Amino acid sequence: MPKRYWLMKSEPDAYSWDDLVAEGEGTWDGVRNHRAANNMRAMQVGDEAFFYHSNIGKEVVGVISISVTGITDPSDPDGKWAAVKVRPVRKLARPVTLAEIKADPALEGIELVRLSRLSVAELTEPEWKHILSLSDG
DNA sequence: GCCAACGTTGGC
DNA sequence: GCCAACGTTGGC
Repeated sequence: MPKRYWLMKSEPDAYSWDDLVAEGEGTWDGVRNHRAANNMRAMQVGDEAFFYHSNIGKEVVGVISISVTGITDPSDPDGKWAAVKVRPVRKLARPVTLAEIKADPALEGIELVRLSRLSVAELTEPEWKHILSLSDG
């Protein structure tokens, strides 16, 4: 299974990049959308994801890697929803804003924009590399 | 099984 | 603060 690429949203008020770095490893729980949950179920250990700050910032701030897959959401009393654990890899040299992503023809059709309410989205490899290039120059 | 009402998310 | 998109709920 080749590596896949994801984008995971969090409101920094609730859980920010700095919170994850402080923890070292974080459980990505509280997802209550089937499409987002299915994306988490499809994740493999070692897949990489962008950490995106929604609402405040509206920008991709860092790269994380999936460290544990296939766990049930500890915040779900019924134990039906999926969760994963993630670790920070590196902060981006420069955050990439939603406005930049929307304005870039190379990122037309990206799930982040097309399905704006999806909290766990998949990126194609070209989309992933393009966003990295926007940050790193 | 349809659809209106309502709640939530997230951008503006 | 508003609104669009989308999911869920409940009446019929």
